Amino acid sequence: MSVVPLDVSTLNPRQSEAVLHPGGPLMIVAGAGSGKTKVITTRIARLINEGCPPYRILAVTFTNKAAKEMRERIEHLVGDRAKDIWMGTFHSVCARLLRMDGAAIGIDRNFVVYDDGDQLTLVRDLLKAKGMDDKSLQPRGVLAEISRAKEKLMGPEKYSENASGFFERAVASIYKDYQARLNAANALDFDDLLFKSVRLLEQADAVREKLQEKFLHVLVDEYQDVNFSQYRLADLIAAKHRNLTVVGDDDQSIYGWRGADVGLMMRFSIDHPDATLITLDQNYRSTERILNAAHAVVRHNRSRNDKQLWTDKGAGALISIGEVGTENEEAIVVVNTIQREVRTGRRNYGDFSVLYRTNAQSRAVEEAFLTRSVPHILLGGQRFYDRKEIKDMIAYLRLVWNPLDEVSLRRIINVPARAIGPGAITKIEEHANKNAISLLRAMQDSAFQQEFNKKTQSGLKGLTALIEDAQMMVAAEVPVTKILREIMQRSGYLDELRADRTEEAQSRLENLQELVNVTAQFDARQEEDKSLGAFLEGVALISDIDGLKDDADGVKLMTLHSSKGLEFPVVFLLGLEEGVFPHSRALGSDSELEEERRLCYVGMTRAQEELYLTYARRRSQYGQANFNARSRFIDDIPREYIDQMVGTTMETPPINRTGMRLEQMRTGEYAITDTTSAEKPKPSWTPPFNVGQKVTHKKFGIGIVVACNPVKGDAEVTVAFPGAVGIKKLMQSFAKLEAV
DNA sequence: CAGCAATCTCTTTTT
DNA sequence: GAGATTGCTG
Repeated sequence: MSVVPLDVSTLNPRQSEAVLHPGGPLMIVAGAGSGKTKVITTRIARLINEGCPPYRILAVTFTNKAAKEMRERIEHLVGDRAKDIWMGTFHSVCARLLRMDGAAIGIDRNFVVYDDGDQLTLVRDLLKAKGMDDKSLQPRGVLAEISRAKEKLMGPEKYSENASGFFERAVASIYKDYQARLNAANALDFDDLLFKSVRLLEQADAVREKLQEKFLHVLVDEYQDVNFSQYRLADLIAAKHRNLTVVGDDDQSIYGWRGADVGLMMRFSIDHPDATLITLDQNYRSTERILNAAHAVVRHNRSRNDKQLWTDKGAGALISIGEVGTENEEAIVVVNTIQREVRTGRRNYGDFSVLYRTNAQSRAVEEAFLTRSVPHILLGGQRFYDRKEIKDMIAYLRLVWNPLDEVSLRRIINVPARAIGPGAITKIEEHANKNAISLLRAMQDSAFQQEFNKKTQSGLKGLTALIEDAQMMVAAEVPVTKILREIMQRSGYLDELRADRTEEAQSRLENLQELVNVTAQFDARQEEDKSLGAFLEGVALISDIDGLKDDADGVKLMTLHSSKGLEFPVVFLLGLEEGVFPHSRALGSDSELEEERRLCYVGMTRAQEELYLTYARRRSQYGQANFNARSRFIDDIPREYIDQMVGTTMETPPINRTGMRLEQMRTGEYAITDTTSAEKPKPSWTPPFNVGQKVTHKKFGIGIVVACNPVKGDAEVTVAFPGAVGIKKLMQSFAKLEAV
């Protein structure tokens, strides 16, 4: 394989400084579009060219897709040697470490990874079993708390010691049992992958020394989105050679809700006083106007080190802003704009992307795209592996691989229906507990099987025999596809779907066929490990952004979060409304509002040449009409950068957030043809409060109005209160809210 | 126990 | 508005 000689002449001085940095801790603050991937890949190539063996380099990225791209780019520079670099997400790297050396802290190498659906099922189960099915203990909330504890490297015991108050005590008790259930099931959740890896390095001296010796260079991308356990892990692995390179941008920190802590970026320089700091502030992606507008938005954040990017791309086009009536009109404006540009030959479909705050917003756009035949690629929303039928099949496979996996067993024990109902399950549980055996073992006990009625007996026998046969196939190293086919057939899953002649069943069958294609591809891989375990791990750690092909000629639809790291010639940013973006959940908290603002910055800086921002006066949320004021982010953009979008109305001067008048609902000079929804005349109704206004409630105190809606002669006011109270929907006649 | 209808609830973002 | 969950009937 021919190797291109390393060429640093195309790099700017700061970039080449980062590439050539000899060793020791290095922090690269890389603004949006500043060529950071180029810097990382060139740096790694340089290290390899200078004699560092590829397998002694560890590079951690945020998504598998980023890792794959990076590997390919390095391959161009150094050839096949790139294959041996340890490269992947924190989670995939950890899974690999734990399979390799986890035994040192008692982790079975065949562990399965529980995704958040599995986690949720488990927590729900525990809550029910403990009779704690209270409103105050929502499974999601409990799980988030456990996750936060794990991110801070707090095990159940440590958490329990520090727990105070009703909620924390309850969580402490669930956390303990939750972890016990994971252990019993030979399963790790996402957070465990990190947590246990840190424990492995801390507690197993031999393993730590081996790994610290092994990795000469450690590089971490997207460092602003690292949580404490990830921070600790990177530090531990790099402790010996101290060649730790971290790359991040504090303005693009958007995963605070997942435990990421930008503060750790500051801490890096404290923990590594000798660290070199390099800032990349030349942007190679966007025009001046886009850059300046994005900066104008993010500049409002108080906790932020100011950094203004510059570009030599020139001013570029104005930023288009459009006010529309509803989300359907919004979608139509997008379609019209795209089709006009494509028709005139100025753009291809692949040049466009449509970004939004929440997945639910994609629907209106997708519908419009479908009816108007706009080719598009939707990512996110329901992931392929989150579909019911896929999860069911994966559950079968996981159970076959790991017979202790209780969550999976419970999922499919009666799917398709085989006469094992709630009563039978309770009986099986009791038998399992009494004899200290797993649920599956209990079901296999033929003497015990006699205690059930005929139908249930044959159900039990059928399922256990199927699992046993499949296990033998695994032992015989039969390809995954064949095992999957056997299960789909013999479980009766296929027959049940085929008998159901609905469109839904049809689509489920197609999805299952797609799953078979996935396993077939897996079986055909050239790589080493083709075991069922390896397949299942890939499934657990994959995200759908990983599969995005950027060169496909279709409009890309995704959430703002998914768009991080990507770029597009033209970007539409939808739903710039208070309560949508910024999201209603963020309105009550300054730090969350700052994160929303950064998210807006991320979205805007995805655009290379053109940026469109839209907001709707009326939007259906939770199947109900809401009148949201337009987003504060729009008002942060200097007027001289703004152009009104063709085909929309826009109030001039801008309506302020406190004034929202229904008479603004005129269609404007450009008629918008909305074929999807017939516009109904609006009731003449004046909301008692304006969105964003502060109000006080007798019991809850001061809160911020998120939305007002008419409800037959009364007003339903949604208010965000700080702290544990959260979002409340209140009837004005009853709650007697008062403006502050 | 299975199947269906009514009811309820929750929707931020994802490895 | 969709999904999951609960409740009722066969």
